[in-house]
Amino acid sequence: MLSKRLKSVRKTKGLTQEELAKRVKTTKGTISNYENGHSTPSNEMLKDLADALDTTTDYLLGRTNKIDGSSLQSEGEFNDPDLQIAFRDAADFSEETKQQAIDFIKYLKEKEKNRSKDKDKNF
Amino acid sequence: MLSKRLKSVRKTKGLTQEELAKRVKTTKGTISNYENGHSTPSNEMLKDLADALDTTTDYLLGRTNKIDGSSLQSEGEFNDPDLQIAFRDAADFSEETKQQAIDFIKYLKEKEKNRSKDKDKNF
DNA sequence: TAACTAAGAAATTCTTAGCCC
DNA sequence: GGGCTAAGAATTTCTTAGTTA
Repeated sequence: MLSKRLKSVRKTKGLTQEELAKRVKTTKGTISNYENGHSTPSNEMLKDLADALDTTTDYLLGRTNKIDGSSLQSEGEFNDPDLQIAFRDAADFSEETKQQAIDFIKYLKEKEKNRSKDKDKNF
Repeated sequence: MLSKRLKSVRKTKGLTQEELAKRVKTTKGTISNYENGHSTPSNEMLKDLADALDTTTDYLLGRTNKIDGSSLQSEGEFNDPDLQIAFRDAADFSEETKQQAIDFIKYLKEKEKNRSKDKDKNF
């Protein structure tokens, strides 16, 4: 899966194996090995490849069909802005107060757990 | 990077190393090795981990700060790992419980403010 | 119970070089 | 130029078992 995607993305970008190799600091032989399934890149190399080809590791690994990486890499998108603000504040707390916040969250977590346990007792 | 994220996501989901190990068909020792940086998962394992933990390989590898569609965080803004974990936990709370967390942090914030105001006083 | 680590076995990758088209 | 592959060296992972908290 990775081999096919790596090859197709590279070709889409109009790169040769050697050009890609230079970008990720390896040799064309290694890139060829990846593309023919004779070996697989390390995690670090996987990231480098995704960077060099402007895609995502999830795409290269076949976990998603989205090629473009820009959406995944966008940062700072939070579902719950209030929660985000609260925790940014908490990050500035003194250690003592921070611990109080953490403890309270733990307490809430336990409460949530028991709540869902009552809903479905499947084990 | 992967080690830290793997650990925090696993804890967020309330799993032990052994439980996670079973999900991805390996042993707890191997999971421990990942989390302590003694080894790194193969690409196949990386996918399995992302599946088991309901996140992305890009997140586990540190290419993005988005955990997934639902819960999220921004590493780097929070130096405190425990606070990070608490934040992720809170993101999964029900709306009602989430609000309690937010309110409590607001309360702590007020307390902190007064505390620094009263620095001179003894108590 | 949960997590960490040492050590050796086992498996994999990387490099080099040569080959083909 | 562009890409493919063999073989061995080099590196890494995985497993087991014992240890720690």
